[in-house]
Amino acid sequence: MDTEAFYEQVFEVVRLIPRGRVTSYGAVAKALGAPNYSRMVGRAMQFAGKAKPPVPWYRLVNSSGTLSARDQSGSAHRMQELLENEGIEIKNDRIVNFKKLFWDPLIEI
DNA sequence: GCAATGACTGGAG
DNA sequence: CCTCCAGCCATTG
Repeated sequence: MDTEAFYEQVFEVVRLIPRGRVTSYGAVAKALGAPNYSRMVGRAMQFAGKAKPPVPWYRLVNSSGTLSARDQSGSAHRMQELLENEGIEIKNDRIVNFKKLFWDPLIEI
């Protein structure tokens, strides 16, 4: 498969994330059968902003539940607001209770 | 084609 | 919990 198709697969999985839940780059990559493609998942997110239909990119965090993502402004503050709007608490750029809010795509796919 | 880069990860100190 | 490091791979100069 080419990289473009991989990005589409990433968007597909991200769109499956339930409201108020989050997942990690590695988890998505692994769900697509490419455990070493975590960085490519992040690269795909650069296209998420202009993808149609839009993908909830802000529900993707790193393996520690940290808001490693950034919006066009270069900060993760907007991401935090979006997450809090869904009932997720953020403390020091980390998702509170991340272990329980974590959604494993492998369970759904 | 090689070297650097990055929305990552897991292990070691 | 934090930092550093090696492994990872598409993209860019």
